[in-house]
Parts: sequence; C-alpha cells; structure tokens
Amino acid sequence: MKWSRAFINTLRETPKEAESISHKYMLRACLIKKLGAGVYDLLPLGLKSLNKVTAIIREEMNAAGAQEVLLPILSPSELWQESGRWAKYGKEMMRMTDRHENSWALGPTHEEVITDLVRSQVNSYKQLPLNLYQIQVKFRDEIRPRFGVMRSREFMMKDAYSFDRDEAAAMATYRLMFDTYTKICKRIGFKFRSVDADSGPIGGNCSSEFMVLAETGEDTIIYCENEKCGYAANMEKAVFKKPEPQTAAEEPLTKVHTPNIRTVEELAAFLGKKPEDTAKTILYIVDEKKMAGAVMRGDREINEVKLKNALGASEIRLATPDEILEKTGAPVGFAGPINLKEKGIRLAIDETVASLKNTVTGGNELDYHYTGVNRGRDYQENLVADFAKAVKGDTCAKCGGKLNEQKGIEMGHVFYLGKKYSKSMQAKFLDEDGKSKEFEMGCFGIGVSRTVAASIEQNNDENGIIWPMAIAPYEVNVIPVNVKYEEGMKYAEEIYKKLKDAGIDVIMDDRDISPGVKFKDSDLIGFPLRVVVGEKNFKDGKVEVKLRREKDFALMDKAEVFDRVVGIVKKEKEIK
RNA sequence: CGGGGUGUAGCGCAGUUGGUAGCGCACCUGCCUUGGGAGCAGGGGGUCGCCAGUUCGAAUCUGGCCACCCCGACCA
Repeated sequence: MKWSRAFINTLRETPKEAESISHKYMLRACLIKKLGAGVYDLLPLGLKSLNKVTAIIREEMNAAGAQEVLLPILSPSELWQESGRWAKYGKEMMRMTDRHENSWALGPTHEEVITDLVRSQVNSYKQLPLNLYQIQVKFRDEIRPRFGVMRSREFMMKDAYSFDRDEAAAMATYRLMFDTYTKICKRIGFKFRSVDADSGPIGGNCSSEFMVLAETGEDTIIYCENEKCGYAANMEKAVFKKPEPQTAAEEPLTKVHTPNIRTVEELAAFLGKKPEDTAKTILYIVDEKKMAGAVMRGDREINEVKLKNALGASEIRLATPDEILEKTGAPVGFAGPINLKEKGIRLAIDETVASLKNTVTGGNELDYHYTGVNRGRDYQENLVADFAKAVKGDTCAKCGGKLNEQKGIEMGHVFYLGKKYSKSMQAKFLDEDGKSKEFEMGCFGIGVSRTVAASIEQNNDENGIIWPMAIAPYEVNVIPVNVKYEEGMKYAEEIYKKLKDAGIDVIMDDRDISPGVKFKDSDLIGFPLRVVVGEKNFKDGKVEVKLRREKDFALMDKAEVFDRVVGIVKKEKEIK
C-alpha cells in the first residue's frame, strides 16, 4: 500500500471523548471513528489489525477441531422465551419488533440459536463431539459504554459452543479450549494470566477468564505470589485462607449504649477494640422478595457475587434505609444477627465471622450494640459461607503463600455450561445405550474488538502504539525521506515491491511532506519495523532499519536490507 | 436511572452590556523546504445540537427536547 492512496488521517490532537490510552491512540491513529455512543466505524488500519486477530483465532480454533458457522444477528424472541432469558436478560438485550409485530433480539450472545441449530441437526452420539464457532458482531446495550471499543455496545466476538455426550467429554473439550486460548494469547503477544472466574447467570460451574494484564484494566485479579502454586482468580471468585477459630472463653452478652455510632471504625474506637474484633451486618434484598442479613467481620468487605451465589439468588441488592428500619426496627448502622432470624430475615454468616469469639454486633436498636456476642449461644444462622472479598496480603488458600492483586482486561472466557440450555430447550441425542440424553455444553468467547484495544493498552509509549508483529496493521513502513531524491526513491520502490512480493505486509510513505510528519505518523500508528531511506546514508550505500519498540536503529548495507527485514518479521511472529 | 459536565468548521478551542462568527491544526493553490508534526502567500469550509419563545435583532437571554462525556449503580 502506498501511503498517498491509503485511508489514513491521523490526528495531531486527541478528541476529548478519549479517556484510556488505547482509545486515544485508536482515534488519533485513525483505527476507529465514533458514530454514536459505544458504536464505532472500523477504519482500514483498525480492521487490518482486527483481521489479523481473527485469522489467528480461526487457525487455532480450526486446529482444535472446531468448525466455523455464521449465525444471524437477529434472533426470534421465541427462542429466548424457551430458555427463559427473554424475561431474564434485561435491558442489555436490544429488542425490536418487525412489521408483522414479531419480536426479535439483536443477539447479545448465541446459546439459544446454536442450541436450536444443533437440536435440529444432531441426533446421534456418533455426531459428537461437536464444536461450532462464529466470528461475528454482537450487540449489548451497555448502560455505559466506555474506553472506545474496550466496552462498546456493538463489538466483534468469537463465540464457540461445544456439544458433548457426557461430562467427562465436555471437560476434555473445556481443557482443549483452555489450551487453545493460551496459544492464541501467546501468538498475539499478550502478557496474560488465566484465572478462575465466576460463572455468572449463564450457569455452569467451571469457568476461566483470560486476562490481559494492564494497569487500566476494569477487572481485578487476585493471584498467589508463589509461582509454583499458580493460584489466580477473578476478584469475584477469589478465595483466601480463613483464620483458625478463636478459642477464648465466652464472655457474657452485654448490651452497650453507643450513641451516634454507626461505622465500624467509630465503634471499634469507642469500645477500644480493633475492627477485626467486630462483626457488621449488611441487609440485602434477595430477588426483590425477601430480606437477608449478611454478617461480615468488621474489617472486611463483602463480595456480592460470592454472597449472591451463597444465597442461591439470581439478584441481590442493598436494602434501602427505609426497608431496614421497617424490617429490623433499627436505623442503618445498628443491625445485628441477634434475633434477626426471628424477624423473618435469613441470616448468612461469613466464615471469618464464624471463627470469632466475643465479637461486637449491632443491637437492632437505635444507639445500641452488643459485646460478647457468640455464635450458637446468642444467635443461630441459616448458613455459614465464604463471601468475603479477598484482598492483597491475604493468605493463599491453596499453598499458604501471599496473595497479591493486579488489573486485567478480560479478553476471553471459557465456560463449562452443562445442560442448562440443552435442558430448557430440549436438545437431545440418542446415546450408544439407546437412551435419549441432553447435550453437555460448553461455551467459549473471545472479545475480538477488545483484544485489539487490549494489545494497545499493553504496548504503547508517549509517541503512540507499539504493535506486536502478529497483529500490526502493516508489518513494515518504508520511508523515503525525500521523495524528490530520485536514487533513494527508486530504491524505496524496489524494496517495497520486493517485500510485498515476499508476502510481507508493507506500506510505503510516499507522501511529499516533511520527514518529521512521516516519523511522527509512523510512531503513532506503531508499525513494528521501519525502513528509512535518507539521502546522506544512502549515498554511502546504507539504509536505516528500526524496530518501533527500540530506541536505536541499525544502519544496513542496502543490499542486505531485504533479507534482514524478512528475517526480523518472521522471527517476531514466532511464539515466544 | 442518580450526580456532574459539554454541544460553535474534520480535530482542539475562543467568542458578555444581544448587532449577523473567529483562532490553531487539518484541507486546497502557488513558491520554498526535505532526518522528528517546517516557512511564506493566497483560499475553501458553519442551518453556532434541535424546537419554541423574548427582541427591531439571539451563538449570546428564557423554556422544552436531543446528543455526547465523566463519576456511580449495572455488566452473559
């Protein structure tokens, strides 16, 4: 491609909408253009990079035996009603009505559609295992799209769905996909980590997220510093080692007047105790019906995802001050486990609280707390569970090492789904034993648009993007410094053509403009390799070859440039 | 949805007693220049987010609406 013909209009200034680094550079380098909130035009440079990502994904998915399909963007409401998600999915699913008054969804995901396809085509265990995937646009009407294509409403996604005859086979597929994702991440050049994840409302009980490590990531990863241990989990799922049960003699239960004291810090200071000696009781509304009390050690935060799972709820929210007053008889800040069950409130105790002796809790009465509170003697819970948020510095439950945290961007997610959809949608096959069975399913997604942004988030400097060779829009940028210098221009044309013929993805900046602009643009867009033909060096038979990520360039004899460049491109694309 | 903010040229912005719109970058033409977003000269480009109102007159004042951004809630 000759730059003078390319659709590239770089911006010197950053449009004010851009917040994150990748968003900024994607706009400035002319990869994307915003059309509306969370909706972007993908421009040639952006699309080229995205296509390289999808090519890698296709190769690896195909190598793993998956087969590509293309499902419609629209799906009929009937399918979603069958699975129950028409009602459950909420506003994130964009719905519309056609001229016949039929309802449709703009597909936010395709479990229903694929299950419908497979149940109509697959009747026998002989057709299994089956793994179908597509690379296609998804639409999710996000409440707040942000960071450009990192969290957009319309985005490219690779989603695969597997069908197996039993759980063992499904787990084998799961592991195969896990390995495939690992390969994909490596080929793209990511610094990444795979972590245990919460399955969420999609169901199933085995799931891993592939996290691209980046300061600006929206997700928090908890990981064990002991590399041999290797424990890593999404914050929502992370567990840690709980303290041993305390053994102190039980003190008498005492009601204490605690005027105007509502927070744990105030309470601990008032009583001369530490926050970890106290227990706070947070009231939740479960599935918009019943109230539940969650008791947490004073110094710890509640992990609402874990709590939701522990309660077996599909949705929880904090109770409002009015609801709390009405149900417990005390204003916010004075709730406690004693006599809470008697008020019809389900009581969940975190494991950290279960091990406490003589703790402090709210008195369920304005300005009163209890001290010397002991579980079993003073109150009885409905369940003990782990719903505490793990934090940096906690002890690893697996090896006893120290937990740390880092930020990441979720680029992919692998799920073991089980029979959630095959059951609700009656998707069955006939097994070897002549019995009709529901498929064991798995689902495996990669946010393709986001992958491009994540790579930029991980590879950049103050001048722009630093593409890894594998997904750079062009691998090499050939710059004749002065297009009017005929010898140099002639050489640039030659090397450009030779590289192109050799299958190198090359662009030549043939614009008749000042060299500064060419260098700035080259750095901004971030081509991994730059070949500069300048008059002074060329007269000595030398040409400059420079890697974007490195500061210094190499002066090469003009005759060896072709071989060297081809060699570098090839080497850079190898999996490290 | 709650809180905050912004809409003026492709991008960044200025525009107060209300008098019919400007700067930098980008773009076009010419000259000049050619190793880090050059220089000079000339030029094109605007329903000032939309609708209504006040006024002789509205980018500017009033009301309504819309879009977009940030924080939060939310996030298969």
